[in-house]
Amino acid sequence: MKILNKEDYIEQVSIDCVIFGFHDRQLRVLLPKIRVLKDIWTLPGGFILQQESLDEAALRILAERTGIRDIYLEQFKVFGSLERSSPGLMGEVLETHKDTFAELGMVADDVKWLQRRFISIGYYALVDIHQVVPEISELDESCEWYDVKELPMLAFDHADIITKALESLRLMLNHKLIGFNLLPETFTMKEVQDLYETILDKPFRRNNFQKMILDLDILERLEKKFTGAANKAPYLYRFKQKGGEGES
Amino acid sequence: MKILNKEDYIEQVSIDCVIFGFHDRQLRVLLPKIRVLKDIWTLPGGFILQQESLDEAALRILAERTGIRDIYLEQFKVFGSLERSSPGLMGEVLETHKDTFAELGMVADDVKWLQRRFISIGYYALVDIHQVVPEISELDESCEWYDVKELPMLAFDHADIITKALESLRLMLNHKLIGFNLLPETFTMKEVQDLYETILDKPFRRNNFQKMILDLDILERLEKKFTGAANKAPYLYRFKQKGGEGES
DNA sequence: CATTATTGTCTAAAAAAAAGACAATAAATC
DNA sequence: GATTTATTGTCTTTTTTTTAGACAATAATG
Repeated sequence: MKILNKEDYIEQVSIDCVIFGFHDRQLRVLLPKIRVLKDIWTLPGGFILQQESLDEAALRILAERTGIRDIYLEQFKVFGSLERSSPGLMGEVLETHKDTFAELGMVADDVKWLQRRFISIGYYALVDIHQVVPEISELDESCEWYDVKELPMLAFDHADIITKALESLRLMLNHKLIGFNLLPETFTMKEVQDLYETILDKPFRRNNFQKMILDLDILERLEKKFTGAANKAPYLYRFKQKGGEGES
Repeated sequence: MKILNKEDYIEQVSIDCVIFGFHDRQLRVLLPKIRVLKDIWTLPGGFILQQESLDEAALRILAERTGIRDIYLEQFKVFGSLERSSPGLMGEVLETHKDTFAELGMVADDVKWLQRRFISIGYYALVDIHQVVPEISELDESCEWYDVKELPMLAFDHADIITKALESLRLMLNHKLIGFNLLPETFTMKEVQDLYETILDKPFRRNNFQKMILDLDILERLEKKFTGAANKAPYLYRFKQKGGEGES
């Protein structure tokens, strides 16, 4: 009963996921930490089954490694330089896990393929950080959110993958309305502005930002939100469901 | 002496290239036609050697299939649905080429891997259609330019790949200055406008378009071009080389 | 040398973006 | 309960950008 059966997967191809969340004016990335790699983190990744599409594989990998389901996913780039693979580091991982593999009835040859060159398809996911409760998989010793500006040491070319994911996210933020995937179901205009300012790393004027967003005609205004703060309560908004009630 | 030695390549991964050219207010795609596939065209594609990066592989494939070298290339998407592979069609190709393979000392098992599921990395290339003289490779019976609006019957999901390449090109045209890769070294402003109008499929005002492009500060004006037409001769322009003479 | 078909460039109008201003209001303070 | 404080909601003004209009310049034609 092997976990990883070489025959079940497409060889030399992996998927790596950059999971973005937003909280407290910080754009964060969810990083599970593999038990073996002391003080080195990796992006949640995995392999593609022969009988699943790339998108399906990415969703499955996310669920397996973090417990996250039903989220926004975007394929953004393939990484395939020769230098990106690191047989030495991977060899270390395999060596440390030797006993585990042995228990599963796997011999050295069954995992040797992991040391080959790999091409990796990069996906990024956008999630509501508050709704997500990361599950720590058996492989990992932790699974936590890190500010993109203060990332820990990452293995292979994973730091580069995150950088590219962020570039892609920034570019897309102006084209598609993907930003709202990072917010809870209801939110204030200030929260939207904080999100945009954090991702694009530039300030907006409150009055003009509100006009810009509302002119998109994608939000519906709900009741006010009483925060307990000593000031006027802001309205809550919700992303409009297409085909909803609509105006008469 | 086998042409395709399974061991030399990454399995189940291919690269497909959409080569764009521009002429006569038409955006065109260069399509080699494989000898076997009667009345069905395919994108120039190939496989990735174990010892080359993805970009290197794409450049090599382009050179092998079309003779084109030193051009602008952009990776735009990976295609990996289960339906995209078509063992039947590929089987037909292999069956027809059976004798050729036999001559090369290859037995059925040596090409069987081509019938497996493939993931394909999409690249698009931008070339000056006038500078390029397509070479017809041994595999192909023709290699010609087709208007993207009047494409012939394409195998597998190649029509879809071209559509996605075009979408990506349109999106990037506003961000990067990639459009000029489709023009000759010197060109008139009208040619630039024709290019933009064709790709984006929308008209521009002559006066405003000129201002928009010149304000980018990327073109240098050369001498006038005397076309022989009964009107004012337009200026020629050239894409500024960075680190050139510059203004004092 | 007037005619024709474009090109180069200027100015005016319209639209959009940015900046400024101020009343409204929910809680805290006195 | 009046006053203060920190924001929010929204309106107006200013500035910038985009779009539209206008016309002289010019290379070949007849």
